[in-house]
Amino acid sequence: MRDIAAEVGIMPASLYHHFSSKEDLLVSVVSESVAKIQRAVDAAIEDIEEPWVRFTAAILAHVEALLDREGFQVLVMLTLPPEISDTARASLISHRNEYERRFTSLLSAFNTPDGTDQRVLANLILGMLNSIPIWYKVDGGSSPREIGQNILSLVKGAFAQ
Amino acid sequence: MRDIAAEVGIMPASLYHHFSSKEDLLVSVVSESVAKIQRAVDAAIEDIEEPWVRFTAAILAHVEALLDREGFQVLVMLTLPPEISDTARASLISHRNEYERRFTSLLSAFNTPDGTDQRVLANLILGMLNSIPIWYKVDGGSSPREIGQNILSLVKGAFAQ
DNA sequence: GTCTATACTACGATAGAC
DNA sequence: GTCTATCGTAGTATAGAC
Repeated sequence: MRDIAAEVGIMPASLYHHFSSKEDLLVSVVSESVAKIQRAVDAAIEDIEEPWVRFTAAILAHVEALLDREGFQVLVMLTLPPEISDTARASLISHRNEYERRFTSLLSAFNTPDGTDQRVLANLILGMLNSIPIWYKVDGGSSPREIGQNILSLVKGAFAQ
Repeated sequence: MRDIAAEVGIMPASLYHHFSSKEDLLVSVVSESVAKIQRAVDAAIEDIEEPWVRFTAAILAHVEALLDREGFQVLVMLTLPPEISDTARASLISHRNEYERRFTSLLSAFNTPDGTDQRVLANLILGMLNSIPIWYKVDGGSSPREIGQNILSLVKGAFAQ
């Protein structure tokens, strides 16, 4: 809380005018992050009918929103602090599940190979996407668009039409 | 430290007979976790020559070691605590990089599609693998072997021979 | 190798003035 | 909406007996 206050430029106590507790702030951050990505994906796919084009547009929008500066905070989508309360944990997991559900629905238009499970595939792909900030280099590495191309070349095999 | 001591069944102070600090303990946990996966992968591929078979064996061994009970600690491979010291951070990152380097070398036998980068592909695949514990359900969900099948069906597209 | 006891610090949160 | 001041607690770590 002290670090966040310093970043914002106010005293730690002033944070409690905006958030009732540390956990409340965390839940807000995650909610905002997920909502930001969700909005970007929705905007990217709204006019697209063809399933594969729609799916690839969603992936690219997700990656770009994730890496679009100040978007790195979505890393908290990945791991939940173990000491968190049950109510906060339930709230955070529900946000993750809601996004996962929508993402999975993008896959339902495809015939996936025998032995595959669309929910497992969706979780695998989302895990891959959301891990990018861990190794992404802002300067000198691959651009979000180049990373997106690598992702699509990986993913296309499971959804050959 | 109190939680860990309670889990082990000793007093918090007794931990300092085995580790010089909290960070020292963290570095040990990560080192052990990475080494455990590395050993499992090495054992799985040592007698295999054919690149694709070798690569798939490495992926399956990685997933099984990751999910093999008490292996969940490797989750710390993913995100580093922001408050960690520079020396501890450097140590943890070097373990991650060493494993990434070896994993990337398994890809060097393949012709990857135009526009792809083998290091990016390796990072994407590792991010996907190491995210599995986040959504993996011990009871009722897919087994490690089933998850492995889904992974291979995703990955095979980028390395068609 | 584990214990008791404790020092010291960092943290989350509150009260009340402005 | 932000401040100053501070409370209470939990955290990491140390000292020294057994």
